[in-house]
Amino acid sequence: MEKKLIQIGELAKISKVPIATLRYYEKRNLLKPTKVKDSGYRLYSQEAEKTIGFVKHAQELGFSLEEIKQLINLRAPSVGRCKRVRNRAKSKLEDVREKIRLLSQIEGTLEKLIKDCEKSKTSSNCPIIEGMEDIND
Amino acid sequence: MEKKLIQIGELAKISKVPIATLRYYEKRNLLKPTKVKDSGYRLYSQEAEKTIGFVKHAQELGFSLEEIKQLINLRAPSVGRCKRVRNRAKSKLEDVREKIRLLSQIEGTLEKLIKDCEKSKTSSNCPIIEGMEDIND
DNA sequence: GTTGACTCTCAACCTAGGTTTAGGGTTTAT
DNA sequence: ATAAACCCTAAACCTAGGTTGAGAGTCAAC
Repeated sequence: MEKKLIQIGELAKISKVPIATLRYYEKRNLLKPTKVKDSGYRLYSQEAEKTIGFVKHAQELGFSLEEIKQLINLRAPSVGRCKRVRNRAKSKLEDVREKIRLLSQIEGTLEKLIKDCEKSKTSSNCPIIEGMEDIND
Repeated sequence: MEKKLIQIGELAKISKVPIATLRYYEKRNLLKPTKVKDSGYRLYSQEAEKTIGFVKHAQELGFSLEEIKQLINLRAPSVGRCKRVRNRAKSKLEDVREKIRLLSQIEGTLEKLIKDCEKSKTSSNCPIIEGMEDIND
């Protein structure tokens, strides 16, 4: 049971996120320090780095901090009572799959674009959007 | 050859985006009207709706307007000269694949979470982030 | 017991991506 | 030729997601 707690500055360094941002995440209820000293100093477990990594990645995938908070809170909700959690998880799963679907469409279009450019170097017809027509609901 | 041009208001209605946003996209070089009357009135082809749909979807996928502009401009660059375009497309393709990889990871975690909740309804161990540990580079 | 590197709160500020407002032309139908 | 419904520009304003700064406390080392 390694339980070494670290200060905010070290967490900031290892997770490559400014200290102010960590405090901001706390205000937004995304990341709570494991412990707070009487002095007010925040102490975090190493785990915190994973949460931060998750937040950063999820942002790149177009989730808002609010959505990310909900994703995080799917874990450790009111113990037991999984039903509500399951429904929220299912709904999020839909969102995620839709994103994957859209990205796959873009992936396909980019692949085609690259191949077309490769064979006919003079091609001025690289229809990136046209290839994405069927993206829309 | 249907070439019916439409006014900004109609485009706004069919694409479900406020007029002001369309003008804003124009300023950001994401969407140019097909034609501009002497009065200053913008006229768009029906195609414009697809571009807007693409922009909106790409935003949900975490692309900035700047990145989206680049994606759009992969089409119709300096005619011929595909080499630079191809390289940019390849780079974007990497980005897209990385996003898909991350989303698939989240998808898997959510699936597992749902399954676990389904079998043991008392389970208080729904590790959404733990399951995403290996997401990080 | 003071110096230096840390930490705290609170408030002001910043950028992206819009939205709203003010003041004024244009088009169509009557 | 005038009303109703469009459209224009320019500029101020707004929200999310931070970032920066001021002023002050804390902690380890000397």
